[in-house]
Amino acid sequence: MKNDLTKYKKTAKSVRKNQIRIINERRILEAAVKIFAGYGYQGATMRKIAEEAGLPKANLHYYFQTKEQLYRQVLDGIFKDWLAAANTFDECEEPVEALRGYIETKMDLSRKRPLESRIWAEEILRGAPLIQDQLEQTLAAWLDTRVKRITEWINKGTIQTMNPRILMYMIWAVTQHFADFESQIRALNQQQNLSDEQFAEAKTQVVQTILKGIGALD
Amino acid sequence: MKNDLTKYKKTAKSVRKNQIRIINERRILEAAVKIFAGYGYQGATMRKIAEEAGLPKANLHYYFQTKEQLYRQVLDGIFKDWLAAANTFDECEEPVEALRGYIETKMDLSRKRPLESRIWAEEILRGAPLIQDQLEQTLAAWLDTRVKRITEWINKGTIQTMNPRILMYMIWAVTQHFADFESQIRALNQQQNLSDEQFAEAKTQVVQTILKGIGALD
DNA sequence: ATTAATCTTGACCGTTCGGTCAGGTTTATT
DNA sequence: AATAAACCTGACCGAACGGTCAAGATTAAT
Repeated sequence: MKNDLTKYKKTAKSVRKNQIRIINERRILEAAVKIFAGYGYQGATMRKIAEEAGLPKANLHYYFQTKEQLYRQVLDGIFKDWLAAANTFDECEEPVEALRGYIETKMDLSRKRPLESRIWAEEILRGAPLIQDQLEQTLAAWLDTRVKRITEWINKGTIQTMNPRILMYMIWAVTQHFADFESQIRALNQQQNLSDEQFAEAKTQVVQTILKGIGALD
Repeated sequence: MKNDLTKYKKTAKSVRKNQIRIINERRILEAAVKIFAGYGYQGATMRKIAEEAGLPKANLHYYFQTKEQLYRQVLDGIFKDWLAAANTFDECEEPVEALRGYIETKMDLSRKRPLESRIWAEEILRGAPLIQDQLEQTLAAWLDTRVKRITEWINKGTIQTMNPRILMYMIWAVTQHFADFESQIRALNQQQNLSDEQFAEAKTQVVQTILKGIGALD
């Protein structure tokens, strides 16, 4: 009897996860992204997240047992988006389109969701205490396949000889910079965030510089 | 009499600031750099810094009244080093030497003192709550003069037409990346930090890509 | 040798942190 | 209508935080 009840419960739950749970988990996760991005992991408090979400603090612990578990779920979401940005890279044959597409997609992601970019950056800055495994396995494998593609281009002579990994590091560095160092860029731009036009200009120039820099253009 | 004593005291102090004070302040600042870099501003505690410095916590508050004041002094030191790296930029006439020198100096700084780079990055990430003024004034002025030099090169036709600010952002992004994202790079490099050879290769490739990318080479 | 300034430190303080829990309310199942 | 599961939350807890302070130890000036 106890077993039957348990099984029934589980099935019901997995078929249509209670609407309340879905809504509240999302509310909490969205609030958590804002607070973690604004204050860092240590600086963020469950109280602030609860306030941002408009829920009592004890309710957060009902859906996410600990602060660390909540943070892990936030990181998981970011990691998935991050990898998904590589689609254009994989779909295109030639380096110019593939790299242009990837750089533009990553920059757009930085522009559209800077909070996530900053949470990621802070995690890496602190030595990636919670996502080392994902970096060493998933991301390392991801990078390997892209390195192979770039190596093919080099062997074909489409781009000049270089270390593909360093190229990828450069792309990551530049595309993330516009999200992570937004406040520095703002301070150097008459205290204004980059306008859409300025950002589009930056995107074009980054693409041009890198593509030309590796001998894929001109 | 009271005035005389005070004046005497001050003079003695400024002439040869007590050796004990100098030594202890440096010990504390060095420990603070390690702890702030490893845990972030909020994650760092006066207890940890005191332990790292090998001094009782109360002693830290004798030399630096508050945690924030200690942190400010750490930031000040970083800011000065940061600006000093521009010397080669200013000393060279031609873009190839000037930019190569600047990029190499900044990358060497990232390699030699990654902790400072990370503290800076975290401060910017959090919205630069304590150094906005310095960014808006000192750094903005610093950037303006370099922008003018780059503009001259563009007008002479030595490098191609572009937005000089975006070029500087790219250089900052790439050079800082090797310090700030060290743990990510390590995870992607068989769990090993870049060797001296690998780092030298990265330096060369970064310089080549950027210089070629802006039309200063070939 | 005396005195004043500087330095040192264990013990302590109020506050805030992440997390718990009992007991009530709402929702879903029969 | 009854019952069980899921959800909600004010009040509370021990631990750790930044910071204080009084009293003693050390150093420097006369």
